[in-house]
Parts: sequence; C-alpha cells; structure tokens
Amino acid sequence: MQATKPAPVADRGPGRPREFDMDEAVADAIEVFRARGYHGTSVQDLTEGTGLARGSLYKAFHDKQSLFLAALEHYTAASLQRISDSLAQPGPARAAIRETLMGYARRAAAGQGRRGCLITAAAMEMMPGDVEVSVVITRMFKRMQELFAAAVARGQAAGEIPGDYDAQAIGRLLVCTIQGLRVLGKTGPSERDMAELVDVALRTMA
Amino acid sequence: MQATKPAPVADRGPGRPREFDMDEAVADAIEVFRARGYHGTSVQDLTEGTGLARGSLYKAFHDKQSLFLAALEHYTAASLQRISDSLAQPGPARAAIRETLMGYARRAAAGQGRRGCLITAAAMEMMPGDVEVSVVITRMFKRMQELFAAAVARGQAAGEIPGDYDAQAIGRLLVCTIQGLRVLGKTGPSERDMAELVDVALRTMA
DNA sequence: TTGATTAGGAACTTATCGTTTCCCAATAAA
DNA sequence: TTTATTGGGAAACGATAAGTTCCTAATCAA
Repeated sequence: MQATKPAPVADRGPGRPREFDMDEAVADAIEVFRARGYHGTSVQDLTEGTGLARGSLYKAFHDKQSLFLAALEHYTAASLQRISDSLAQPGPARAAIRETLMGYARRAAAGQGRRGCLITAAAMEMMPGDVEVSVVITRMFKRMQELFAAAVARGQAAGEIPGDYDAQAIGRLLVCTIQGLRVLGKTGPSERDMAELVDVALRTMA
Repeated sequence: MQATKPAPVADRGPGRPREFDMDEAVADAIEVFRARGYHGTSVQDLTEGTGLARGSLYKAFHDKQSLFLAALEHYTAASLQRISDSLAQPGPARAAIRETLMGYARRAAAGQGRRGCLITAAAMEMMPGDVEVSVVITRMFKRMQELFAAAVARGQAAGEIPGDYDAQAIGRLLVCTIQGLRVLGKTGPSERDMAELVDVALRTMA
C-alpha cells in the first residue's frame, strides 16, 4: 500500500513544475492586501510584493479576486489557530482570555498592527456587497465568538467567572472589542492605552 | 455698518451662481463613499450619486481626495454632534450612555448600518498612509472618548458609577466598542444581539 | 448694454487598471 | 527521444480611471 510513487512526485502533475511556493506567495499577498486594501492594491503591487511575474500569478490564482479570497482564507485560518492556541494555554481561563486580548493590543499598537487586519479591512471595504467575502468573514466572527465563549464557559465551570453570565454574549463582546482594537490601532496608540482598554473590557466578566 | 449689500448677494461673488447646494452634494457623496470606500468609488459613481456633472464636481471640490475629505469632515462633525446631543439627554448619565450606544446598535443592525461607517472604513482603508485622513480620524476618536469620559465623570459625581474607575479609560473602551459594532454590523446581526452586546459592555462601569 | 467672471457639461487626454496572448523553458509519460 | 502539458514572463489588449479642455450659459459691476 506504499511506494507506488515517491512523495514529491505524487503531488506533481505533468508539465513544468512550479518554481515558487504557493503558500509563500499567498503570505506575501496578505501583506500587500492588508496594507493597501482590495481596491487599493493593483496587480503590479502584487507582482512586486510576491516577486512573481503577472503571468505566473494569473496561472496560479486565476484572478485578483481569487487571490484575495485565498489570502483571506489563509489569514482567517491562521488567526483562528492563534486564538485557539492562546486560549488553550494552561492556567485559569480568565488569564488565557486576557493574554489573548493582550496579544491583539500588543500587535495593534506595534508598527505591524498599523498595517491593519485583513478581516476588519475586508469587512468594511467589501461587505455586504461581496458575497464570498461576506461568507468567510461572517463564519470567522462566529467561530471566534464560539472559541471565546467556550473559554468563558470553562472559567465559569471553574468558578472564576460568575455563572449567571451568558458566555456567548461575552464571546460576542470580546470579538467586538478585538475589531475595535484593530480600528483604534490605526491611530497609533500606546501599548499602555491598549492594555488598559483590554483590562476595562475584562470587567464585563468580573 | 449695515446694508452695504443685500445678504443673499453678499456671499456670492461675480459670475454665474452655483446651481446646486454644496452641503447637499457632500451629503450625497458621503452616501457613495460610505458604501463603496474611497478606492472603490469612481468619479462617475460620484456624478451619479450627486446628480452633478464632472466639471461641476471638479470646479467645486478640486479633486476626488478633497471631496472625500470634505465628506469625512461633515460626517465626523455630524457624528460628534449626535453623540453630544444624545449624551446630554436628561436623566442619569448611565442611561444616556446606554441610549447612545443603543443608537449605534440599532443603526448598525438596520439596513442603513450595513452601508457602513465612513470613519471606520476610512480608518481601515487609508490609515496610516493618508496623513490628512489620519489627522481627522485621530482627532475624532479623541473627541468621542472625551465626550463619553465626561458623561462617565458626570455619572461618577452623581454616584451612579463607581468613582475609582478611570473615566478616560472607560471612554476609550466605549469608542472601541462602537468601532467594533460598526464592523460586526457588516455581518447583518440581529438588533437583539447588538443590544445584548451593548449591555454586556456597560458592565465595565457597573 | 458691455466686459469680467464663474458655473455647467460634453468631449477629450493620459495613465493605469485587470486580464489575455504568445512564445519559450521545463518537466512527466510514452 | 518524442509528445503532451504546464510554468515563466514580456508584450499587448480593451476598459476604465482621474483629471482637463473648451465652449456655452448665467450672473455682477460698470
């Protein structure tokens, strides 16, 4: 049941093999899109950002819209994974939630944060008009809310968080707060202000 | 010291008078920009949205960027006025703050809200690259924070809100929450969910 | 009336947009 | 080898972008 084909050959079809890594190209495209937005990004910006020629980009991703969608899907998957990992850290749930939000506060305040969040930017720029983007982002927010709600529920089970609070409602507020941080981060606030903001938000489950 | 010139003539220079109202044109432009963003809006979209010809638009506003800035300034001024009025309503400060946020929840959930907020969209699309937009929006957020902080301080003076909380920090959280509502509003949430979110956020000053 | 000045608006200009074409290089299968 | 198939990339394509020109219309000052 093995060794019919060598592994690196198995996922290669006929013809000349691609000389670049698709995931790296998408990662580069993410950086371009998050800084300039969808309409603000030209295909030339993308060729320069990825180091690929026009033809290669179009052969690999069909068109600008599809590349953007690929970038958005990679970005949301990575973001969800990061949140999930961060919330799963050992110790009290409340501390994990705090640390997760503090990560956003830190990144939003840093130079990188001012480049912007692809999700927040895409939501404001392309919703509700773009159906595909709407689906991805609506699902993303829902999953974020559920991750946070699960963490809140864990804290409630452990007696750290009052049990009469609605975990989903708190989860929604935390998603809302993160999106707000992404917007406020554009003004270049101090990390101290952002951290203070997070601590105020956490009083909602005190 | 009066009656040198009749009033309607005084603010008219020589030459043919403008046939349209500048403020109305800006109001129309706001609706176009908030729905499509800056880069997503073409001058043709603006001529259709305002009912004006290209030449008239360029004579009156010089270029697209200037028209956008005029739109942004009108929008921020109107928003600040609305917040200020809403926070000044009679009764407890806490109720006024709640009602102000509920207004955002209501509009964000309604069809109109999905058209988007010009400030939030411009922040994500044009900051930090566009210096003029950055200045307007950074100042806007600061003023919003101060308006809310003043309302919080009023509530603290009246004994409705614990006096040991930092009013500015709560003000900042409320601005953050509003921006988050603007983003979440793009997903078309129910008014009930949005209202619940506001009530959770208000626990930060319980 | 006349001349100066400004608004309105169709047509035009120039640049850039996203996309396609075409040809050559590189690989897999036969 | 040969053939089929794919990637790389320069050049070209039509469409549309923002901005300008130019002529006519309408007003004010004289």
